[in-house]
Order: sequence, then structure tokens, then C-alpha cells
Amino acid sequence: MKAAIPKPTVHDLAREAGVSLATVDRVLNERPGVREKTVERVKAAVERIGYVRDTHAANLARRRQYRFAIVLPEGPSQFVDTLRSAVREASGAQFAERALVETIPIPSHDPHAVARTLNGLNTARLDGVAIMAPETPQVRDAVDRLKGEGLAVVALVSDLPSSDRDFFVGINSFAAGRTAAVLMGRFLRGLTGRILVVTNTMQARDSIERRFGFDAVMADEFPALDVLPSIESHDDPERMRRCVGEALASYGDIRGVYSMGSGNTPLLEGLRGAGDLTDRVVIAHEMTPVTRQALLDGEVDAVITQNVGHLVRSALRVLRARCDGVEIFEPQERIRIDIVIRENLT
Amino acid sequence: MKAAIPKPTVHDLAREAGVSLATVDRVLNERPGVREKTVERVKAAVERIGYVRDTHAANLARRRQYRFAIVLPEGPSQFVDTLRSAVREASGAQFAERALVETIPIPSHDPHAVARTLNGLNTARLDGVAIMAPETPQVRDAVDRLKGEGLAVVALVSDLPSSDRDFFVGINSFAAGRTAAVLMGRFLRGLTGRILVVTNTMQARDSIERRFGFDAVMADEFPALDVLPSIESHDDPERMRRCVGEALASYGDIRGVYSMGSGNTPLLEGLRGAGDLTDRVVIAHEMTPVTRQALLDGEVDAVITQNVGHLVRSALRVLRARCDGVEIFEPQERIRIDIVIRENLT
DNA sequence: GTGGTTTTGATTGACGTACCTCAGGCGCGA
DNA sequence: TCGCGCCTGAGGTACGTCAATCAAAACCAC
Repeated sequence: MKAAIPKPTVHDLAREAGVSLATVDRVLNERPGVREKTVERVKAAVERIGYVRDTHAANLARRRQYRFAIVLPEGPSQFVDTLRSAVREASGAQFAERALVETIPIPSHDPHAVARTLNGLNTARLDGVAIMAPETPQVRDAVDRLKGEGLAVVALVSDLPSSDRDFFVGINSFAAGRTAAVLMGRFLRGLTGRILVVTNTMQARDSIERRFGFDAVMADEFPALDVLPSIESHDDPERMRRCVGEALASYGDIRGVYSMGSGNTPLLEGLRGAGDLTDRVVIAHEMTPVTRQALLDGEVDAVITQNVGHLVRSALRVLRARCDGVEIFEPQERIRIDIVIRENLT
Repeated sequence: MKAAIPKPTVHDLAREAGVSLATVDRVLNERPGVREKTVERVKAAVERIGYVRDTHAANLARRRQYRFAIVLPEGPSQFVDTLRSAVREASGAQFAERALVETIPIPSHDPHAVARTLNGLNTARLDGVAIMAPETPQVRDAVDRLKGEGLAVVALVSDLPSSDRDFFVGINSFAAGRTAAVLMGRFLRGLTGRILVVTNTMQARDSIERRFGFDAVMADEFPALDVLPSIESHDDPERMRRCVGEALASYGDIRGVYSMGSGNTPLLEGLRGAGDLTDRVVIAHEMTPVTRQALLDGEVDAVITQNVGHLVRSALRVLRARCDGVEIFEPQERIRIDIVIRENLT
């Protein structure tokens, strides 16, 4: 075949450093029993010949298997569904790379049940966990316990900053809210009126933060627009439809609608019931089949989202890195806030 | 350590199928000399025990080394600079994964020189090439020659559809132009006036396509805005400054500026010279240090871009897949059109 | 059956690294 | 000088796969 430039191996390294393979091995794996001077000699040789450990061969020899769990809320969320399918898709590829990924459902709204599930995880058969759960003291304690048992833990989508989690994979909700506000304000340039804000529950950290970021920008930059208090549907589609209808009926000047969380289907139904939807600027979060179709139909003007594929792959990369004790390459793991309009819908 | 669920190996597979390792190997690697019935038996066993080939071990045994070249235009382009540094960054990681990546500069504007460089590539020491070059007959022929020599070839950033290239990694320029237009039109809601369009050269395929997409949307959806003919700087910063200044002076009602290509620095200088920049909506392409700073300063309102890190990683993944004769997982390689405003600048 | 062809099995040695054992080297203090 | 640490070297086996060889077995037609 073709001539290949051979990449330096431990053998080359041993020769270059003038030591034996065993010593090279001891240095590379930071095993004891090597004089400081010899360590330096080997490290210098690494630099000189540009040795890079072949992690795949290493994992092979080490018989390394990664066992990861991804904990996702159950219940009827379009967003979680897309996340779940991203996990399913990723786990196929991961399996070929010596990682087993299992998805663990948790009851959505009961902090104790969440904590119970987390505490029930068999830490002996796991190397790392990615958790999407609202931050509560119970969850925080459960995470700390998992960390205490030596697992790698990343918070997914929604951060658990008070806990010991190794990393947060997701977007900054304040910035997401600010982004939504800028688009809302600019799309309504020159207009005066009210903005309807809806969400599933303002208990959720995300909603609070998004709302906070949204309000800050609206107050600062678009004072002509009046942002109404949040309407909460509490997982009740009927309630969402009703409240939206009522709000539209009682205020004549609702120019825009900001949907901070799930419940986009009943929201859109409610809006449709109140006449021409294309008149108002509608901005929603999370790309799902519903929001995608609404974008295509012109019912939603912009979607603020995060790429679920990246989310999952990033979480798994971070877990791996943590297990290997390797540095995390942060820029690659930073999830971007995606703005999607009809024209850049891929 | 921890108990690991062992993943099935070829040995397990051989036992399960009731054949020898040699036969399993022949089936897995599609080598001849196995009866159809036996092939089926092995494949059934694969399904039954869920065998997945360990790609890393396979590559190790295969002694596979990938040698890729990334061909980028030289010359003072901020975008190419960011691309180049993304390549540098990626090649570190790639090296650990048995791929050598070298960057090859080509003279920007001479199709013959480009073709000469491509034809001068030592195909014997390369497995694949990613090429960013304007589409010309010479380049097309050179690409076809590379393909003929058995290399994998992907077009990067700018497509070479008339050639034999395996894949295009980049964004749809029409859609990018349409996206810019929607933002421009909506940010200027209710206003009447003119839009200035600037680029380096309208010779470039990207510029033509972006302009096309931009115009289509502007004419369709925002007829109150009048889009002026493109100003071309032809790589001359001074000319860009001058032309922009002149245009602003001769028309009093320029509401927005659309920068389709490079030359953002002199463009911004020209705009600054003509008074309050924040009055006008400025939309530019490609995230670079200049556009980033301009976003932060409020001089640019939105940047339409593509993530260079993804671009490079995607190109390399595709090259690998092509070399291995493996299917490309398209959704992962589809580069998104990113809309960046100050608020979602990560 | 025979002879010839096709299929299969058994075995071996890589690939680059990890991890283990065992033996021998050194210096140092007693 | 001896003994006792501590360092180091030599060598081996393993990881899961590829690739090659050679011999044995199965198949086929006549």
C-alpha cells in the first residue's frame, strides 16, 4: 500500500530516552519507583520525538469499559423526547467505542422520587452519570453522594451549581432569555403593546432564569413593550389553551408571545383560536417537531434552542474525560444558543 | 476495580456461530471463500449476541494511518485564519487518533496556480484532501484527477458540485443569504429606504448565491426596502472604505448594510466615518475577531456564520469514513447556519 | 471411489499499550 | 564488607482485531 509515516511508540520513546520499556511505562502511568532524574529524561524524550499515547491501544490493553447512565425526566415532553432519541442514536456509536450508555427515567415533579432514583443507582456498575433534573436539596445530596462514590457526574440541560457535579453541559438560561428578548424587541421595532409570556411552571430554574434575562433586556432596550406576568400551565394543556385565549381576549394589544418552556402545542392552539397568528411575533424555546412545523408554517417566528445531538455527545465526552482524568477541552463542550428561523432551518 | 459487563468479541461470536475464528474473520471483513450458508450463520450470531466490532482494536491491528491534507487559500482573510487555527487545533486531537493532517496553502485568485498546487500533491502519501477553492474548470479537473488516484475528496466551505468530490462540508449559501435578508427586513420593520450590499468580489460563487438568496427574500417580503447593487472591494481595503463612504454620502436613506464576504474591517471603518453606526442595521458573514468585537460594540447587529470547528471536524470525519468505505451519517455532517447576535455570543 | 475444488479450522504473529514478575544494579549506612 | 533499600531492565502475557499460512475437511462431478 501507501508509505505511512510511523508514529512514535513507547519503543521509540524508550530508545530515545535510553531507558527500558518498563521504565517508560512507569513514567507514563505515573507509577512509583522511578528517580526524578529519570522521569525528567523520559519526559524530555517525549517532547523531543513528539510521542503521543495511543489512547485506543491503551484502553484496549486496560480493558477499559465505560458504563454511563443518562437520567432523564419521564412524562410527555417533546424536548425530552428529542433528547432521548439523541441518546439512543449516540449510544450506538458509543458502544463501538467501548462505552455502554443506558437511559434512566425519573418522575418529573417529585424531588424525593428523583433523589430516590439517583440514590438507587448501582454505583458499583457505573462510571458516570449525566443528570437532567431540577435543582433541589435532595438532588444535590444525591449528586454529592454519587460523586463521593467516585462517579463522574455532569448536569445536563439544567445546571446543579450547588452540587459537586463535575461539569454542566447546556446553555446559559439568562443569555437564552436575553436572546429571545432582543429578537422580540427588534422584530416589533417601533411598536407599542404587550408581550405574553407562557411557561409550564415558574418553579423550574430555567424558566426563572430565562424570564429574568428576558425582562432585563426588554426593560432596558424596549421600554415601549410591556411584558405581562407569566402564565403557567402546570402540565395542563387545557389550562394553557384557556389562559392564552383569555389573555388575548382581555388585552387588545398583545404584540408578541414568548414561550419559555414546554406546552407549545396547546399554546399554538390557543393562539390559533384567537385569529390571525401571523400578526404576532411568537418566540419559543427548544426545537421539536412541533416548533419546527410551526416555524415552517410561519406560526412561530424564531426558536431559541440547543442542539440535542451536541448536548448528548458533549456530555458523554466529558464523562469519558473525567473517568480518564483528562483535561476537558472547554470550547468544544460549550453548547451554543441556537437561533432558528424558517430560513436557517436545516 | 468495578465489575464490567464484557462486550462480546470475535471469540464469543465464533463459539456462538459454531465456526472458527478464521471464518468469523472472513465473514466480518467480507473476504471470499465462505459459503453463503455459513455467512448467514455468522451474521445471525452477530445479531443474537449483539456483537459490535471494536473499531479501535481493528484500526490498531490494521495499522491504519490516515494522511489528510487541507487545502486553504492563503492571503489576508480573517475567516481563513480562524479556519486555519481550527485545523491546527483539530490536528492535535487527530494525531492521537492515527491521522496526520497537514495544511496546504494555495494562491487565492489564480485558478491555474490552484490547479497546479492540487496537481502537485503527492497522492502516494495521502489518503484524502479537503479543498476550499473557488470552482473553476481547472480545479474541477484537478479534483477529478485526485479522485482518480483513489483519494477521498471533500469540498470545504464552497462546493465544487461539477466535480467528482465525495462530499460538501459547508452551508447552503442561498439559505445563508435568505437568513440575512429576513433578519435585515425584520430588524428594519416598518421602515423605507435602501440597503447597501458589499463584498470582496462577485466572482465568488458564495457571494453570488448569498446575494441571490438575499434579493429573493427582500423582494418578496420586504418591498419597502431597496437593495443597491453590490459594491466590490477586490481585496483593496482603501477602495472598500472609499466606496462605502461615497455610497453613504450619495444616498441619504441607507437603513442597512449587508456584508457578504470579507473586508469587514475597512467596511466598518467606512461606516464609522459616516456618523452614527448604531442607527443602521449591519449584518455580516463569518465570525472572526473583527465581527465578534463589532457585535460586542453594537456596530454589527447580527453575524451569519458557520462553526469552523465543526467544519473541520466534519471534513475529517467524512474523509475517514470515505477511506474506510463506511456510510456517512449525514445529519451529523450538516453544518448549520448560525445566527449570532450579541446576546448569544458564547 | 477418485481427483479436484471449495470451504473451513487451527495457529501464529503482529498492532501499541498496560501491567506483572523477577533479577540485578546502585548507593548507603552500619 | 555486608545487607538493605530503592531503581531499573528484561521479558512475558494480555487486550480485540487483522491477516496470513497450511492443513484438514467437505463438497462436487464423473
